Amino acid sequence: MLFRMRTLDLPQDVFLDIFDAAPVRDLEPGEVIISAGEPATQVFNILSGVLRVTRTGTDGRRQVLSFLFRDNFVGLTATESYFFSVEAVTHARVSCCPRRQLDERLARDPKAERAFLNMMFRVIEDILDVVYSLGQRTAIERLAVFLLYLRHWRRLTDNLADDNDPALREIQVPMSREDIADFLGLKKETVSRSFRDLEERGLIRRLDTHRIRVDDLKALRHLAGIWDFASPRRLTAPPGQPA
Amino acid sequence: MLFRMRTLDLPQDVFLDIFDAAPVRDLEPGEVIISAGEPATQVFNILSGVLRVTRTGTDGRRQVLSFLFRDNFVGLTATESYFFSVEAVTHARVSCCPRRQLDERLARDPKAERAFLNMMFRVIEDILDVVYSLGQRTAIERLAVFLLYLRHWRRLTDNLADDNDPALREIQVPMSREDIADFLGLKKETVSRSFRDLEERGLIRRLDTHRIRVDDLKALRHLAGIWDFASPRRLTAPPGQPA
DNA sequence: CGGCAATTTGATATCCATCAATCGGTGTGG
DNA sequence: CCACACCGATTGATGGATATCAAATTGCCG
Repeated sequence: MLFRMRTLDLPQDVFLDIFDAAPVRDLEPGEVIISAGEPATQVFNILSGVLRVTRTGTDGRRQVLSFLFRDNFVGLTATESYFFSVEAVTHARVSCCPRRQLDERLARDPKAERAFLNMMFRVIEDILDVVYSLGQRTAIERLAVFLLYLRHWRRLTDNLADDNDPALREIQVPMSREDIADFLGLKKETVSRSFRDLEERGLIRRLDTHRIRVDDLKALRHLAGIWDFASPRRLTAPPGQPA
Repeated sequence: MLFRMRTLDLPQDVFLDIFDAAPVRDLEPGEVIISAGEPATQVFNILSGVLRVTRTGTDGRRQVLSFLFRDNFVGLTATESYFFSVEAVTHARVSCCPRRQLDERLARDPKAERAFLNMMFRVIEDILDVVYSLGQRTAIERLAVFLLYLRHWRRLTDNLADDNDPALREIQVPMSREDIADFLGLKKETVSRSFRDLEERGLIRRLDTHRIRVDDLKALRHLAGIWDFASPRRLTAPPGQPA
C-alpha cells in the first residue's frame, strides 16, 4: 500500500536499491499514476513532490487515504488489483519498478523482508492515528494534527534534525482545501473556517493559501493532543522539553 | 497489531502453530490482556469470544480500533510498548505466546514471514475501509457496514461457506452500544437511533439488544455501499448474484 | 489588466451530540 | 414469587458543530 520509508531514527533504504536502476517519471499536478481497479503491476517510490492516495465510492464521495512524500512508496497490495488511486498533488518525480521485481527481492533477501515488515507496522500505526482522529477529534483538532503532520514530513524530507529549526516556523501546505477536507473527513468550507479559528486563537498565521506560520507550537500540539509523529509517537512532550 | 488470520479463501495457519503449545487464558468480560504503555512482550491468539482493541486519549475520549474474533491475533508492534489496550468483550479464551518466540519463528522461516506480510496487507486494507467509513459515511451507513462486518465474522468463525446460510439471517451483536459507538465514531444514543431507523426502513428487526434479524440484506448492502468483507472486497454484487 | 478557479465568508439547514427521562431486563433480598 | 434497585438501552427535547447553498473575495495565469 502506502509506505513510510524515511524516518529520523531508523536505518533505512534497506531495499530501496531496487529503485536505483528504475525508470523515473515526471508528473504534472493532477496526473494519475495508479487507478483503482487496474491490475497492480507496479510499485512507485516518490523522489520529490507530493501525491495523494484516494478511494472514491460509487456515489462520488472521496476519501484521501494518505498523502505521499519523498521516499514514501506505493503500489503493493494483497490483491491483484489496486483498490485506490494515486495522483500527483504538486509536480513530482517518481521512480517506477515492476512489482514482480520487489516481490523477488523480498523473497530472496530475508533482511529486506524483515525491514519491510517493520515498516508495515509503522504504516498500520500511522493509519490507526488517522482512525483516532476521524473518530474522536473535532474539525479544529484534526486540522491542528494535520498541520503537525505536514511539519513532520517537511522535517523528514528536508532532513531537519532540529525540531526548533527556524525553517519549521513556516508550514508548507501544497494541497488544496478540498484535498485536506477529504483527508480529514470534512468539507472544504469547514477547513477554511478552522484555519480562521486557529488564526483567531493566535496559534497560526495564514501567510497565503499554501503557507502557514506557526505562532504557538506548544498550543498547537496541545490542541492536537499529540507531540509529534516521530516514532515512538509521543502523546506528551519529551523529557527536557517544556510541557 | 491486530490481525485477521482466518479467511474463507486463503491457506491459513501458516505460523499459528507457535500457539499450539502456548498457555491458554480464560477471560471474563471486561478483563484486560494488554494495557497501553506496557512493554510489548506477548502476542495473543483468540480461540473464542470477542475482544476489543482501544486507544484512549488523555482527555478520556476512546476509539475502538478493532474488534477481535476467533483466530485473530494481537500484540505485535513496531515499538517496544503497546500503544493500545485490549479487553474482553465477552467471555473469551486466548492463547498467549512470548513475542520473542514469534519473532524468532518469523526470522527462521521465510514462508511464515511471507504469510505474515500478506496478512499485514489485509489488515491495512481493512483499516482503510474503516478510514473511509469514518471520513465519508453517515451514521446509518456506518451502522449498516458494521452489521455486515459482524455478519462476515460470524461466517468466518462458524465456517459458513454459504452466504445464504439461514444461520446468517440473524446477526449476533455481542458488544454494547457504547462499544459500537466508539468504534464508529458516534455516540451510543446515535447508535440506538440508527438501529431504529434501520428497523423503520424495514432492513432489520431488533429481536433483542444483542440479536438483529436481517430482513432485507440487499438493501442493507446497498446502504452500506459494500457487498461483503471477503477479499477481494466487492463494492458491487458478485456476478451471478442479483444486483 | 482581465478572467477563471480556489478560497473565504455569510446565512441557513441538517445531522449528530448532549442532557434528561423512561423503559426493560437482570439479579437480589424479602 | 414479587418488590426493588441497578445498569444498559431507548426515546424525547434541545443545542451545537458541521454541511449546504450562495455570494464575495483573493489569488493565479494568461
